[in-house]
Amino acid sequence: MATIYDVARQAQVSPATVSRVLNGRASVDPVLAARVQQAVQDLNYRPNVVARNLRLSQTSLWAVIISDIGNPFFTSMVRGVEDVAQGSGFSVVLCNSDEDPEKEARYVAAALAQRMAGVVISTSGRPNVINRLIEARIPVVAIDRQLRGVSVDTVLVDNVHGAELATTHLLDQGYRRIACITGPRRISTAAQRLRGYQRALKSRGHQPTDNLIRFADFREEGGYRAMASLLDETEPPDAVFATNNLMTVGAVECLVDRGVKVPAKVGVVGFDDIPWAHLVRPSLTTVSQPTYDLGRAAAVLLGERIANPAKPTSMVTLHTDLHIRESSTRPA
Amino acid sequence: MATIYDVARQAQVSPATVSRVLNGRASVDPVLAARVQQAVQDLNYRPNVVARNLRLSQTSLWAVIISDIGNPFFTSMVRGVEDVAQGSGFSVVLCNSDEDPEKEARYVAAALAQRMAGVVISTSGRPNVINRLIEARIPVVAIDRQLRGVSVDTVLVDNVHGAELATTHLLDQGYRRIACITGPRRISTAAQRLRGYQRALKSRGHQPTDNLIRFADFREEGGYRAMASLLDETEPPDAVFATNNLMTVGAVECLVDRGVKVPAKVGVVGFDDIPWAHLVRPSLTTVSQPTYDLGRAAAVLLGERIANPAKPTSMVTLHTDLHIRESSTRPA
DNA sequence: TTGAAAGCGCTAACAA
DNA sequence: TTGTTAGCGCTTTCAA
Repeated sequence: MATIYDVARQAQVSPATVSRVLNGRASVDPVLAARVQQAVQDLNYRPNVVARNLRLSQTSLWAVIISDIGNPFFTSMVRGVEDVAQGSGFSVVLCNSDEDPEKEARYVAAALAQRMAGVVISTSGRPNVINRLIEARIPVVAIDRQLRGVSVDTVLVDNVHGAELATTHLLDQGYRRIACITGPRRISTAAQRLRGYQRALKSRGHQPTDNLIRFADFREEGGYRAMASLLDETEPPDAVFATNNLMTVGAVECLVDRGVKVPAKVGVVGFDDIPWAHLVRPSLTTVSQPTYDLGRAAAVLLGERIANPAKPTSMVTLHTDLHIRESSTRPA
Repeated sequence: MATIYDVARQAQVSPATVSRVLNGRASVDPVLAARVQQAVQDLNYRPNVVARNLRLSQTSLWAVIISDIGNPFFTSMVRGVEDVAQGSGFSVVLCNSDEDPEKEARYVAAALAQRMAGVVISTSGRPNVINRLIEARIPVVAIDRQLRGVSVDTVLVDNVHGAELATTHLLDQGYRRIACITGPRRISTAAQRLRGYQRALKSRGHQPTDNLIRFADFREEGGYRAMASLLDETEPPDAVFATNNLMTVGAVECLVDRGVKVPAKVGVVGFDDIPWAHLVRPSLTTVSQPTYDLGRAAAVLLGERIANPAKPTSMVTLHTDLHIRESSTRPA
């Protein structure tokens, strides 16, 4: 592949001049500039980004570290990040940690080694991993999940509020024994959505009880098992709020398998949509999040942080909406 | 951040020795090696991959260019690629072309500029874009969709056979006016699945007719519109075979909206699964593909190609299966 | 406005 | 076995 020296030779100018023409950094005699452009064409020259990056001690790569690439929530989010990144000349390396702190640590190490320009992370929960990025002064934006103990730019949704909406809606529909299937305690979204559920119950004079709460893993199977265990209680619930989309699907599968009628016998509300929710029977009531915009917002913050590392960190909170469908509307 | 010189100084050895210790390329006095390891620890040294790549004229990045990150088919495939890449020390840059040849061309240019170690591509159809990669001797593997006119490693499923299975099944169920909603002509999967459909009809003595065939865009809306236009025919179909998952969803939505009973009035079979197919009512009969394994196979081929650029190109074909569910089983 | 030359951090000849 | 040195391809002083 042609180098800048080949172009310089072909155009009969110095490499410095080629660089000036290519980067528009300084004024160049139009005649020389034209010769350079022609040589670039002739040789089909493409600047070597690796060399450029080394020289400038910077790169054009962002790492996006998410916990489950199979979850449409994250793919939509990544798309939001990517569209903004692309527009600012960055490429996105997608890293799937599978909720595994070990894998996450490996990706963080890779981001460090590659001297990535920035990292967007939805953490699997170990805070110390992120500190290495902070220490190395690599710009970081936390997305969807909060980072404990470090001050970084963060993009979240109003988890507590969304969970309150969901739980209050179930109460309004006349459900009384409302269960909650949430995620691992160490993950902020799991904790916040549980808090919203508890707060809604209390504000209506109900006392949340631990045996209607399950800590699962944000996956389909986990939702299924949690639902099964709830149904096996001596006093099983008459409704369930699941704090993410996949666990909602799992819970509904369990109810279908056991022949429990939804919503007549048990009402269901889930946090975050699933695609084709309208084709699923019964259609699912969900707290919907602006997933794509979450990604966009994070990408914008990251871009700003890279441009201005000294700027104070900010936290963006996006809104959630309750979409009422069949799974929670009790026949009168 | 610490450089190899800092480590060398700290360990009181030459940079070359540090490099030898770190890469295990040559034997080093254990005493010196220990000093180096200690210095690496003390300084929290991380090799600069950018510099290493420049020096070696190689990178550890693969680009995976797909046409729709919102399609679970591709996310599963990417996961397969990623798992293998990770195992061989490569990272994956995910590029989403949105079926747009322009965007695809931009990503190819980026892969070229970054001197990516390899590219896995599910092309949106313009062959000349890929030629730039070939000319630059960047290893390429075509996945899911064939590349016309160039000889590259390729991983496909048996599209013609799968389409035949689907169509024959609909005939067996007693459907007679079977329509086909396929993708853009320039995309090999669209053409091959259409061919399978036509072949199945012919082998049973039916003549495929053009007014039961629609060329859509592999998206949900396209499937919806194609189905609507089929229903508006003077002699509408009594069954439909859609050649990808999203168009199948769109077609079913259209049937639901128009109050057309599935499978009683119109039978439906789709190519490729959707997640939660079992929760959708009616559940969808599909030709299922080993999506994750497609990704794995492509990644393995890419790894081999990088290790041995001279090896002859190969084509891997994986099998498809018909999963019969409600949408195509006519009540007797 | 242009060219010469140094250097980003690393690895691999080559010499010792 | 170890150190010295050159150079990957680029950008940016500095001098002309």
